[in-house]
Amino acid sequence: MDLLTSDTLTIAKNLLGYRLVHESDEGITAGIIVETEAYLQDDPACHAYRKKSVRNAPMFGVAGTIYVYQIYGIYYCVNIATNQKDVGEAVLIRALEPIEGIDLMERRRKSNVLKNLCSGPGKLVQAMGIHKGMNDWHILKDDLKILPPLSDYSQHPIVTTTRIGITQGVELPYRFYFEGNTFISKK
DNA sequence: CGTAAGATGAAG
DNA sequence: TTCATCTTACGG
Repeated sequence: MDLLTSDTLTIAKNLLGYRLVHESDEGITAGIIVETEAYLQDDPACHAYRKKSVRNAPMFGVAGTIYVYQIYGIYYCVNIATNQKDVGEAVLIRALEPIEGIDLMERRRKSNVLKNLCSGPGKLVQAMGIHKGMNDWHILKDDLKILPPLSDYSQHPIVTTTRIGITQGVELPYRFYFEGNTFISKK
């Protein structure tokens, strides 16, 4: 997969259309990535902006390393580390369009509203059964995988905007999503 | 409809 | 004290 060999912003855009698949004991869940955000080394909103720490260490791993962190004490978010080893950059997965294991997602989320299952970083983590034990896994080697698109999205228009839920680096246009998609995290 | 606030833990 | 969120409660 040459997805991971480009720069972080390009990867964030290219990830749209790829599938996120989790093969768990409860069953398989999968969704199409429809919304991402990029976090760069020289970006004040990036967890790795200042220095490497125990928490953000996976961001400094080889491209494809999974970084799971807890936010607001309750929720978790998933990132894919990008760039070379020792460069702290990553792409946050913000929304999925569910395609497989929807009944399992509904049980995990305690909701049967399709558009409410994966329309946000904390929601998709719940629906997919992602947990902090996956921290430092790799999307090519472990049970949480990124697989190539099932169809050609290369002509699909992508909207670029500023990121959500941050207080620093607010003006940076590092959020990407498929134009017109109804599964993204904001209406 | 809309907006506002509370939950809750780890890092700095 | 801040924080890359989500849900519920409440007013119109």
